[in-house]
Amino acid sequence: MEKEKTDKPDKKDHILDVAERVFSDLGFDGASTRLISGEAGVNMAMLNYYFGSKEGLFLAIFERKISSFQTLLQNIGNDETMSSWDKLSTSIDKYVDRIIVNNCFQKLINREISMNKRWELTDKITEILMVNVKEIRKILDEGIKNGSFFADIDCEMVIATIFGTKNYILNTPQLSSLILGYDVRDEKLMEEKLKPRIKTYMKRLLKAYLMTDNDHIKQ
Amino acid sequence: MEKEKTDKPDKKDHILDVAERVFSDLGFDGASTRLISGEAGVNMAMLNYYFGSKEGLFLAIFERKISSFQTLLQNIGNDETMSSWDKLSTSIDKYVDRIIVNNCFQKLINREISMNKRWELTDKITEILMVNVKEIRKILDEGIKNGSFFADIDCEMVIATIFGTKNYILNTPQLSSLILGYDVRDEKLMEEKLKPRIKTYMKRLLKAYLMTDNDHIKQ
DNA sequence: CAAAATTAATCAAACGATTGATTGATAATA
DNA sequence: TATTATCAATCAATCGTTTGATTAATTTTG
Repeated sequence: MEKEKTDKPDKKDHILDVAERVFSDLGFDGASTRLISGEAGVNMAMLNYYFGSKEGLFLAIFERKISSFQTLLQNIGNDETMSSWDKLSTSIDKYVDRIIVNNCFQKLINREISMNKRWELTDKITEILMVNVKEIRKILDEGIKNGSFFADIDCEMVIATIFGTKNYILNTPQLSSLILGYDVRDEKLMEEKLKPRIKTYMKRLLKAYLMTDNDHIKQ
Repeated sequence: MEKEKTDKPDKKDHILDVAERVFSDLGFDGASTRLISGEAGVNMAMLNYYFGSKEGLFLAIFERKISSFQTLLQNIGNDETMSSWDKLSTSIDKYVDRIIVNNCFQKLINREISMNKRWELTDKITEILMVNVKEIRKILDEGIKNGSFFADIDCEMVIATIFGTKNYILNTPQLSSLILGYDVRDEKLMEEKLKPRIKTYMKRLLKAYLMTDNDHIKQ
């Protein structure tokens, strides 16, 4: 009634957009179907009509994102023209660009995977995230094999650092805003200051660990 | 009736122990007072009798932990006999030892601080966590000033890495168990394998970033 | 010290409110 | 007309909380 153009094809998408934000703000149990439908401007019964149940709506949010996640880092690892370091560097760039866009969905993922219930969903999330993990792992393993990276590095912990550092900043915005000195929730600041900062830092950090001879310690 | 010794003084503590675990497993909204009281083996009304409300119980869990957190890293930064690196290294050791013990409480903190509600509690959590953040920051700043660490390091991001890497492993046990190759929820494995591994890795990672001359890059 | 009075602790039962879900009627669309 | 979409109203279930009664523990009193 309010919209004048086609609002049919993206009505379900609109509900999913709203639900994604509300769920990420309040959690699955904290977000009521009444609130979601209210914020989305649709009748409450529409949620069950479209998605069957509250859990169905929740799952639909994840289903919608799966495909885009699976192709995030693809083909970088298979590029024969790039050095191992360039592959890792490019992966970090793409990853940082990506996850900041999907900010509230990432919060959703991390909160859900830390829960001891809804195991089915946890398994699915784990499966999705493992795709990117394996891609990074492949690059690190290759770098070790061809001598680009040290042989005695802790690959798995490096992965934890890459994903963990980013998650820490995005999942605790109130704390990290205090630490970093500016509001990491501000979209403009995030784009202009936070993203390049994370990229620069992560590359220097990893380069120092993976490629710098530790015999040359400063003091 | 069952216990033969004094079970009076730790009855509230017992409820807090159970509530801490249930909340960390199911979240604040997902954990019902009926379930908590049931698991604790007390009447439901006891929760309100002791803690006033469900939120009061929730807050009591945090209140109980505050003091132990505030003293975690104290006095390390003020030790004149230690080098900046030794201070940082010791802090990491103590921090890793600590947070793994308080595993499920950490999950509780990270889930709650990522929510966009219960601002009062979020503020309190932020305040608690900032104590440790500032302590680490002090060590890093001092290290820069006395030339132990490079002057152009990104202190705030280093903090995000220290806390983020650890949180990533502990908050996503299902995923990180898959990555690391063993069950990080297993107490014995955590003590014998995970803790020393995190310590060793974090120290080498940070040493490389903070203290290694980047002009000597391997290739 | 013992009886009485007072306070604290515990419980089953029920409260009103809210939850997710469903209904049957109505409107829109094809 | 047949199908789909939308709605207000309502469902049973569960939520956190409160109540009033009962027991246990403690304190006061004679």
